[in-house]
Amino acid sequence: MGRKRTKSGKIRLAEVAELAGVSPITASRFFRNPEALSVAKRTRVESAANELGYVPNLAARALASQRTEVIGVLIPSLTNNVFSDVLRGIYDASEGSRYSIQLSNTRYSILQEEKLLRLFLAQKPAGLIVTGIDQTAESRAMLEAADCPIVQIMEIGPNPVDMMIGFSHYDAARAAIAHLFAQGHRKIGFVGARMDPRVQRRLDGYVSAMKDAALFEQRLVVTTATPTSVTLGGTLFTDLLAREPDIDAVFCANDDLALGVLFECRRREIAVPEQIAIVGFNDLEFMASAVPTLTSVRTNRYEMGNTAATMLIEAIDGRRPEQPVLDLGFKVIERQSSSSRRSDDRPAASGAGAANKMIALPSGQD
Amino acid sequence: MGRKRTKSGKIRLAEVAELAGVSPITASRFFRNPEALSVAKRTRVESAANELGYVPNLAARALASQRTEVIGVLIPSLTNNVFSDVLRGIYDASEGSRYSIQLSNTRYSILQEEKLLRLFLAQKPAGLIVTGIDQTAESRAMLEAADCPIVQIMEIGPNPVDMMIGFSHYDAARAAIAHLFAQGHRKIGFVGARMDPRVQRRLDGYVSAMKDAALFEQRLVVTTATPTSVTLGGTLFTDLLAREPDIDAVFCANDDLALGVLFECRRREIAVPEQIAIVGFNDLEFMASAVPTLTSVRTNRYEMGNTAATMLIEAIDGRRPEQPVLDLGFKVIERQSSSSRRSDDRPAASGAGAANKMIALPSGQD
DNA sequence: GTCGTTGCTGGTAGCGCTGTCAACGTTCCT
DNA sequence: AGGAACGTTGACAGCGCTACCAGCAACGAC
Repeated sequence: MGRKRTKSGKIRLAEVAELAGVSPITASRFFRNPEALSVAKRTRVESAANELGYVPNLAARALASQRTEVIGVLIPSLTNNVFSDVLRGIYDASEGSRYSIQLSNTRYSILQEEKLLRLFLAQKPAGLIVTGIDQTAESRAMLEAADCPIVQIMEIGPNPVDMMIGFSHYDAARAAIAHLFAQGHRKIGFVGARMDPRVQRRLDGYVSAMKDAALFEQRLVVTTATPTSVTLGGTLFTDLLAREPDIDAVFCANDDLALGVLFECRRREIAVPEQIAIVGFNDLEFMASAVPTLTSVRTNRYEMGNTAATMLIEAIDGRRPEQPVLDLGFKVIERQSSSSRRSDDRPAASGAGAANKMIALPSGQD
Repeated sequence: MGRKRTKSGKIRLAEVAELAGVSPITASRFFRNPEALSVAKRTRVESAANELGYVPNLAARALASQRTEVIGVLIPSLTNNVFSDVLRGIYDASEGSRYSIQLSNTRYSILQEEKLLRLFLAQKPAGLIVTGIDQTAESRAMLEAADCPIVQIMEIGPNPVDMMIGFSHYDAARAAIAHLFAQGHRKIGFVGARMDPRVQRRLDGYVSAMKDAALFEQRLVVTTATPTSVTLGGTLFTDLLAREPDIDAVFCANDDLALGVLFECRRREIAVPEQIAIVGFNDLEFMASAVPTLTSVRTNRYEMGNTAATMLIEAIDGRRPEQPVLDLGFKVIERQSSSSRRSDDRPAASGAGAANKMIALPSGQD
């Protein structure tokens, strides 16, 4: 006998078509391009599909159409708060669309990234989101040869592969240092961990700002390749103090480190900001709640992920954005930890960070 | 002409087979069950595949074999640190296996979970990881009808659908309260946010422990459905203090809240632990670094995700675990914030949490 | 009335892989 | 030596869907 009904009783497109009294191909069209159908058939297919509870077989669709409805996402860390915000933005944007997210963790290794990219590309994804601009030459070549839209996220730079959304970490760091200068600080240390390309560019921004003011000294910089943590912030700060006991401010490459520095100051009974000012990076939620509240550079992480995925889906559907490179900028959120004129009224008992003074800057101008 | 080579120049299994001098089906077997091949053919196919850079077409494989190599993961949050650790464990375990992870965010909604479950199941996943034990009746029925292995994670309870891995949040909370009792605390407040089922069970554990000691009062409990944050910890603690100014300890349903409480104490110049002790939950990294270091209940999140995925893959491959329900337990990590006999030597300047006293308990005994 | 043009529909032929089963050669047993 | 048992291999026929192109009706232009 032919294939009247599959053994598992699964509803196929053919069953839907039969019930609707149309050919399978017409039923197929209903799901891909309903406008191409006459209104009569459209409603017939729709009700037939609902009645039977039809669910399309994605594997068959992918095989027949030679493309998948998968968006590949390559990020360097699953643990880092920064990426969980970006991810949430991506997932939120993908919801409701017909695309699904395939996530992979490069663990900050561009070799691993290259390997994963090769895997992804082999499955002909509908689109790709990759982190940063520091791919291997091989990865770069694969990306350029890929026949799907691609968004690079987290930072902006020259020569986008396709689309790009992020901000200038260099400018953001310079803005943070400029803020510290404005508060009268001069001997400003830098504390950084992991030292991935983006942290490196924050360091570059710090160095250039310090050099501009003729204040740079290599001894002010303490970094490590170790992954970041709050505890590490304390450790690195301890190293920094041992080298340069008379610093008057610390710029931390991220907020975890900043929190660690704050705790270490407390442990050592160093007054913040009176003796040492602290500035973090990313503006995680807790920064506004710490005592003293901690200055940080706010980055639009959720928006970055969300916009990247939205742009990508638009591009996949043939509507390329007018503006392929998007600078989401940053804001220096000035709080107590770096305020020279500390408010004389005691901090309110709750509702920390009552009135954050903001220094907003689109990257590219500082 | 036949199909000598596909237009895109893609390498198909047929090409590999041709180069290796075997039939396509033999080449296919090489990738699925190499042991079934003679050593000679095995090496021939292997080198042919390498030479051509063959990458299998997953869609075709899924269509022909009627099953996918996708593991569906349903978690309630992408942002919560707790889940990022679990996720990392899952992704790490999936790497190297031939299964890929398909992640979806239920946003703490069991209705959303039901919807996503329906979507997943329609694609015949190889396995499923779901969070918790509080599915809708409909979800439960779907899970039980699913013909793939399933692991419930994050907690353990009666009637597993299939496999289960987690710990007793109820027992963990009781252990935390027992610890506070042992330190001489009596008037212990509870602060909780989001109040998802697991937080609710921590509250239940707290209530039962307090009732056992005839110390329970409803006024000691402050909760909200709002998602958790450090700032919220301060707010809820403020509410608690307003109601019960003479509490001597706070048990926080998670570490973010605990940090918020700590900051609020600092703002109010309440000495921790002398005036008020603080205990958190999950033992995130920063707890050991805070000043004072913060007591917490350590949970094995990475291990939970990692073991769940490992067990699942084993089960998919036909090797069901001898023990389908796994209790990963917890440990009360006693630190300064709840220590009645505070160490008289000043805390070391760095390396916080030098010697954490641990109270380890497999859940189920307290 | 005839001829294009447009809009909608259907037939045919796979997409690349694997399940099933038959067939082959080899080894081992009696 | 004969036969069973095993290990290995290949032919065939789809999996459920869609690309491609042909066909057909309806309509307007001349």
